[in-house]
Amino acid sequence: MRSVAAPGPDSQGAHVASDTAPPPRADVRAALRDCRLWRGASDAAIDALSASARVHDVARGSVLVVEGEAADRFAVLVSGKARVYHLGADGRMITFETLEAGDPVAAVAALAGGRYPAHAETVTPATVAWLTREALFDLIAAEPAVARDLLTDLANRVVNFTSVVQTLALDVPARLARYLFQRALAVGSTTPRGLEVDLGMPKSELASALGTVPETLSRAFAKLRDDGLVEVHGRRVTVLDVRGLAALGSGYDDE
Amino acid sequence: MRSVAAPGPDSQGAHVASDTAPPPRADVRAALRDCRLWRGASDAAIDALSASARVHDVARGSVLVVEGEAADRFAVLVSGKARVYHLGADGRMITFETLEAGDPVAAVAALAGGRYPAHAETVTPATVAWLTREALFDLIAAEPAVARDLLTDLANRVVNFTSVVQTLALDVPARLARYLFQRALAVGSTTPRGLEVDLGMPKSELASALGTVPETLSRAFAKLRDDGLVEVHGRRVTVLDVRGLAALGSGYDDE
DNA sequence: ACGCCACCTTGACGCGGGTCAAGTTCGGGG
DNA sequence: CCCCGAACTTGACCCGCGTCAAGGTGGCGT
Repeated sequence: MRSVAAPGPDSQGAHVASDTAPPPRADVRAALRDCRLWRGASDAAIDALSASARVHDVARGSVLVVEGEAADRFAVLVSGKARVYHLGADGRMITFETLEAGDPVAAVAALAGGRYPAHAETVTPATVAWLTREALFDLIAAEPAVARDLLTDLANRVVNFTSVVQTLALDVPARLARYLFQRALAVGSTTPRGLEVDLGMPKSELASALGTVPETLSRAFAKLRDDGLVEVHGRRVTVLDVRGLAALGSGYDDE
Repeated sequence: MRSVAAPGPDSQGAHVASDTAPPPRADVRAALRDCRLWRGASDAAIDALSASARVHDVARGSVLVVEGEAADRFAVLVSGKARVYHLGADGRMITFETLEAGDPVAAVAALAGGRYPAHAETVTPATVAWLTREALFDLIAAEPAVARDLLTDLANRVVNFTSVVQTLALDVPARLARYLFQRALAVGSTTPRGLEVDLGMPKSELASALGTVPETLSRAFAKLRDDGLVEVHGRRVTVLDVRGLAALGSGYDDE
């Protein structure tokens, strides 16, 4: 079952609605309340954040932050999806992160206070709540418990990043295997033939997330298929050999 | 086989100076005082940390933390140097970080609380002060201002990591150019011929830090030399064309 | 002085994977 | 029912770089 939360690219009906008007929006408040950066914050603090937020409804493909610009604000995704990425000199794109409702955008950069280290743009129509870094600092000052939430989030990010760097040292089939293994654990559904997973994105996008291009990803899928590890049907994949997948993704090379 | 330097339950310690009896060592206290993780901590808090620290003098090549083990403690380097690295399936080593006196070891992992995401070992004889993650949490609880120091350090780490990932997308000459450029700004001394930089480590180690092998690094140096950007004399490098170096390191390709 | 050894350099070769260029499949609209 | 375009696949080709194998080069102890 596909969860199409937002309409396709042909939707020009709903966006660019409330830009200047600041009536407290329930969806904004809910998104801020759910944000993991300040899980321990009081409701009053969330209300204050909501009041200071500047909410924008934007179309698919809108640029949220530009790499290199001064990081004086950040955002929380109220609805829609976004992508954090970097463009190499040759124009190739590396996707760092895919963000969903409730996720913070560029919050680390705002904390660090330098410049945005990457680009961010929406990949669906989205609602975005902008906050200033001062608002974040005020929140920390008002409620020191929030600092703990931020610390755990940042520490986890650092750990994840080391894992990303390690993964980049593997070849593409191994990276794909690792991804499929993790995703199978997260959203896999049991079937008589094996674990079935939905990729949740077009393969071209997955290729970018794995740091490669569609052609090579396609060959990697073919290799996993030939090795009897998976079956591929469009963007649904049936995992036939979970432990074989895990072994390949962990960097073994036995065959 | 290497010696394990982490303090286990049975740490008898050939070179253990003060393990059970804690006569306050001045060097330990100074190192903890200088540690950027808690710059804002009071002297009293530092004294408390020093008292709870388990100090070990270890030989070169001692393993400090092992990737995958439970991250229940961390350390501060009192003297010497250490390396944080990962071993790929084929045994290739990627160096994440090179640590010096006053730097924390595995503190992020201790904060995150899962498992160590990488190995760490000394590259010189070193003195290491071990602390428990509880001690860190106690410090944060006692002095909330410390949380701010931790936040900025962690946020900067995340930003650095995105830069590392971006750099890995460049080819080796570009990575080397970027490294030389940064190092020239940091420790370069002006000479009539150009900026002179000391690499500060053997080239084989630099190769690992740049995510490659000595042979390829050597070719990269040859390319920069042939392009007239630098002159190489052992581990001292004279930068002849700073802006050319910066352009190459930023990912341009004009020549 | 000699030789040893660690470090670096250079050449030859193979493999992974990015790029260019055709197909192929699938879904939606006329 | 057919056409068209987007997404995916497959093949051919080339380049960067890791590996293996020889040489330098310089420091240091006997």
